Amino acid sequence: MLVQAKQASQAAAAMSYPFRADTPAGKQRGFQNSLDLMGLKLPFSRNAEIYGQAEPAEYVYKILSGSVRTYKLLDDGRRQIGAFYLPGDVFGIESGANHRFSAEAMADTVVLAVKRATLTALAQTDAAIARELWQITARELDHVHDQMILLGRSSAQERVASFLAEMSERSENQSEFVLPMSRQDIADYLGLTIETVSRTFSSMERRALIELPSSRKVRLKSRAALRNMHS
Amino acid sequence: MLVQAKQASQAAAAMSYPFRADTPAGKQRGFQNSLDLMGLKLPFSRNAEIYGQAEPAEYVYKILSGSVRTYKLLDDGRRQIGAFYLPGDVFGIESGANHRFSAEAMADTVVLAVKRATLTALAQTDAAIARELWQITARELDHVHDQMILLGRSSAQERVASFLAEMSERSENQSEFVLPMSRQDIADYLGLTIETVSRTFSSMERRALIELPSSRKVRLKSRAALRNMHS
DNA sequence: CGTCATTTTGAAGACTGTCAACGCGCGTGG
DNA sequence: CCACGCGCGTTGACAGTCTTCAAAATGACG
Repeated sequence: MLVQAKQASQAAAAMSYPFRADTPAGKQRGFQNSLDLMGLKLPFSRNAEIYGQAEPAEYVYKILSGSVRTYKLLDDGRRQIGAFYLPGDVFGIESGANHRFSAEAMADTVVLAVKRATLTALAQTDAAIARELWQITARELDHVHDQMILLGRSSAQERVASFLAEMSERSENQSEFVLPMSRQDIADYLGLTIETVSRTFSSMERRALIELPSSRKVRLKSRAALRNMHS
Repeated sequence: MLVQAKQASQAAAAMSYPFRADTPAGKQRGFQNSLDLMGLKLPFSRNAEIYGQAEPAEYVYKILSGSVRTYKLLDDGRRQIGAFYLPGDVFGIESGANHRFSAEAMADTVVLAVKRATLTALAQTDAAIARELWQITARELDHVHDQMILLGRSSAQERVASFLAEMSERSENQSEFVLPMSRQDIADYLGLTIETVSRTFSSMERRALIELPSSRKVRLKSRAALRNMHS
């Protein structure tokens, strides 16, 4: 069941992170132009559920401010995060009837929610919309494909380096940015434990690859060196 | 560059494995019906490259007989297999210009190759085709999403159990089937080493979960027990 | 200034990887 | 027809990376 009703009435002091909307995962301006006006603005507070795994996929979402994680849970509590979404990113698109992941706000977040039925109806007559829907799914697929090498064939160092590179590319200031997610989120994204993530950050700081003015703020001292650490 | 020309002239004694076409990844009958006639039959011999990573995606393929693996390589030789494709499955669809994986025949294989341009042109006017293309990509995404938990959060036992369950579901005889891929392929699919895969198979056989009449032939003795081992 | 969540650090252990040798099946050639 | 060679798979011993369990440190907030 959607939790929006509960959230919609909350006054959310949406906290926005300085990430660009035109990131690889966020280049959906055509989509934006044609559909922004149809959406419903919904606020979610930190850690609120936007939708749950296996729920009917009624809406497609676009982040206006804040950030979102999608994830799957195993019975014993193990969690795999599928992706992090930042302002401008679209998420929640499914071609099947139900969501395959759960989605939660990582910070107070405002999303634009568009009825899925509206989109599929439009796609019936407008090939551009149809292509747009396909493109968004294909972009997700590309990203997840990259993530597969990370999860299947990379060391902890490589995973963290790759993660930092990704966040760097998605942020306005490529060499200094604030992470919207916790260490636990990063660990569950990279298939590591929180301790290993923390140790790897510390190790990189000792080797002067990065600086950590605070646990959430990262300064990259050598982006070239970072890049050499993954793939 | 496509290697088809080289392959097309080969007389390929296409070896077909007893897998159903209507597997989760292969339910593309609408697609089949509308497009089968447009395709070009191409034979590839065992281990032949069908296309390479980063090559322009000129064709979309459908397997008539045989089997195919797609994969990415790292500079140092590490390999991650993205998927295995069996008769009836469609692969090679990209929304971008280039392939993101390489594709190789695992056995002598015959595919139906359809010009990508033809499809996208059709999709311009036919919403059903457009939806079909989207669906195929979305199904791939679903599969890869499941693979993420496997690679990020599962033990070797769980990975192999999950793999066997998947192959079982895709085969005609759910409790006895022939694997079209080598141990190395399985390892690179599951993010393990060949030794760990082999040891896990042996361990499962000792515990009477499976029988291995030959290294490629698997007989599941307790599908329920297998299912309990993953997720 | 105290409390609680989060992060970091430490020590020990487990699982998987690495390196190495052996076995098996099969095709080729003597 | 049998021996040999080769690719592939299995098994063993050991090592290493990451996890687990535990405790201390840091930081946000009332």
